Amino acid sequence: MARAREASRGGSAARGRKAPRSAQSKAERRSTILAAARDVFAKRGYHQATIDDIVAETGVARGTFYLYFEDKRAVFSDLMDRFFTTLTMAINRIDISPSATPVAEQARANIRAIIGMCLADRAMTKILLSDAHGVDPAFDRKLATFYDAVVQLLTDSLHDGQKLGIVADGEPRVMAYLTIGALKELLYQAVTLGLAEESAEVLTQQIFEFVSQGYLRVHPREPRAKKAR
Amino acid sequence: MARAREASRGGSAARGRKAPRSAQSKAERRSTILAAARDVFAKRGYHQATIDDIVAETGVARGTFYLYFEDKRAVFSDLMDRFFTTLTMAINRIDISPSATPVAEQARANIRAIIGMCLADRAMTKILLSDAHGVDPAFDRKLATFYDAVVQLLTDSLHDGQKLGIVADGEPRVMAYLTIGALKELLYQAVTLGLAEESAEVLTQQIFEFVSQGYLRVHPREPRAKKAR
DNA sequence: CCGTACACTGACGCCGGCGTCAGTTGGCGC
DNA sequence: GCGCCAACTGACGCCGGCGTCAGTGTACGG
Repeated sequence: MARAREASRGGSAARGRKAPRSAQSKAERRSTILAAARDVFAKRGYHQATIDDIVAETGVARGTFYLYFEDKRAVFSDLMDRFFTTLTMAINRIDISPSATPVAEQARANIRAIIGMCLADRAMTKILLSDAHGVDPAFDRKLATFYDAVVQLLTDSLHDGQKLGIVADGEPRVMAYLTIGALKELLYQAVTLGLAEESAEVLTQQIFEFVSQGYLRVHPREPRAKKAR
Repeated sequence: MARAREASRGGSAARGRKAPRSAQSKAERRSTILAAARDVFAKRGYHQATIDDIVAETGVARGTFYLYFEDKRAVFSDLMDRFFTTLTMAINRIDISPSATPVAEQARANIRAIIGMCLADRAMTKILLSDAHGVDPAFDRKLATFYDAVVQLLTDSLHDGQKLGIVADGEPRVMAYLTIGALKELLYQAVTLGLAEESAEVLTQQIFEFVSQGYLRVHPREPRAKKAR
């Protein structure tokens, strides 16, 4: 008999991450696999990663993986969908009604929120910014849709801003591309170089200053020379 | 130009040189394959592309490919190396001696040159900006080295600019990331959306204005009264 | 204490894409 | 015209990674 007591749940699970029989509910096991997959993708990149890598990282057998996911593509897609949702929820459409918080404050809050989410989940951020493109044609479309939505939102806001006179003249869509591009690169470097989470505030400030004033201080162009430092 | 093949065979110098058997010299055939590979990579993406795709596009047999290249990785690397060189040559280090062309002029010329090169070879630009990352660990390193060099060059220039008082205070490296990121995104969109080559001038102007003044025109510089960092 | 069901396992067979190499072609020197 | 050899060809065998499925063992109801 001497059957291991149910205490094995937490205690003797010390033996690796070997899956205790009913220790994990189906949902929990699924999450475990997702987390392992995330780490593998972040470490090796989508194309270099194999199912074997993922199951090894999870600590289950190959067959188990297929009880929870269709294939590598599917885990990846699931991970990215969650991250898209997280990011989307972090962004609030700018409210331009006079009674609302100052527009600049709202814009800054959005930047801050995005940076915060990305620094909080570096693995996903790295995957999004360096591996998500070129996974396969279907996923590429999904990715493009996500970016388009973000760009469109920003473009609309910039357009509104122009009407209010707080955004310079110019093609709003181009400004949106420039902004998103700058943000992506900064985030990628921040995550890759392993910046501390506390840097979020500083980074936000840097980006905000950049879109506010740029950095080149050579013939001030005149009209807005008011603050040329 | 058919007779212009030399050195293809190292040994038998005694033998009279022969003209290429077909219409193409070895060098020309190599170029043909490179061009075909470039188109395939641009259309399908590196990972989706197969050797069979490339030889089909070239119009030669599978074996022929291996007379000119080691493997897919090698063609890709060759293509990218050439493009790196092209881009590198388009950039001139900023000369800050008083007698030189105005710094702003030089900066603008660099931006203009990069945009020009990229619009002139959209296929390579698309590959660089969307497929180059995650090809394999070795190539990733090469790519990182290239970007680091560009970022370093820009960082140095910004640092010089700060000393001259024509670049705002702040971390130059961060400014460099923001700038490169903005440029990359703009180029990617320009190439993907198929902007005409004539747009180069306009795009240059947009980027230049962006780094000069940003676009947000809301309280000029008063640091927000609230909790600063 | 037994029987069943269900989560889990991992060896196995399959397949797409790779790199090779024995064979073919055709230009060129003689 | 003849022979030679570099250039080219494409069928073939190999392999890494995939998805499956017959088998294992444990929890739990009877």
